[in-house]
Amino acid sequence: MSEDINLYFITKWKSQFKKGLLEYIILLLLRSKPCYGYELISEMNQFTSLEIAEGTIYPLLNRLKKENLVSSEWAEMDTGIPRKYYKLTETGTSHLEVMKEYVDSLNLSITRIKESV
Amino acid sequence: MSEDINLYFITKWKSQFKKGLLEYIILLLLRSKPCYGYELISEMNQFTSLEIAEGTIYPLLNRLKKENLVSSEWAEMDTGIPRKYYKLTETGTSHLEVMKEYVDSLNLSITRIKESV
DNA sequence: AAAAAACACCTTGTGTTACAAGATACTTGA
DNA sequence: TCAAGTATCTTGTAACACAAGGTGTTTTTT
Repeated sequence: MSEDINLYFITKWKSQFKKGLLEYIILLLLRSKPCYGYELISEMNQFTSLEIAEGTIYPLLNRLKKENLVSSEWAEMDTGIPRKYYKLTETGTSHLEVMKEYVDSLNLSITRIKESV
Repeated sequence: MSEDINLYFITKWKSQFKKGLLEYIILLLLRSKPCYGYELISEMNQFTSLEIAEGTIYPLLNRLKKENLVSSEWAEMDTGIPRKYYKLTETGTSHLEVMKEYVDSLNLSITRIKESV
């Protein structure tokens, strides 16, 4: 309960912790419906305690697209700025399945460690 | 169920996924008892599906020490090579608590996303 | 007794990623 | 009119996991 928390350390750690995790969560979000980048940022804020910067999401989506896990399509809006919608490909779905198993098994391990104390 | 999994992608992702996570798990492991580096590697292999390289753990432990989350002490063995034992400090304990809350809340969020599909 | 494997520590260089900070451009509301 | 919101993108930086290398000791195998 001491209050000597090094916020700089925590901030740095949180940033590191997101690496890989964001990729997983984005794919999970896209499983339910196609989304555009800006939308994913607000979904993220709504569903999780995670914040994701714009400078993070757009390169991330490009990586996923280059790896063929998602596909994208421009959507002209009646009004407003055009949106680039991303959706999960079949490849993305099967990769997500592998990732899900990995995450689930890790969660089990961590639970076991926490209980072993 | 397709078998067109890009193992290179998965390997890369797993490596990224460990960032921050390893720090958390190491602190979790040290909560139960002091450990030396080489021991933590085998505990990791035993308790989790994670592999942690030597080139990862030693710099990691040094970072934790520099941040004052752990302290270290050389232990001369009756037989065998001297070991450097690490143990959680009070600062480490309170930081671990903050990290635990973050991880737990993220887990809840992910569960919610998975269920919302 | 010699060789190999395991124990136990460490460092350097590389690749990947999150993010701050910036840019662009359209739309809405004060 | 002018700020704030929507929506995209890029560049440069800091941090970390890991391969690959190193040192030296102890134990096991041949």
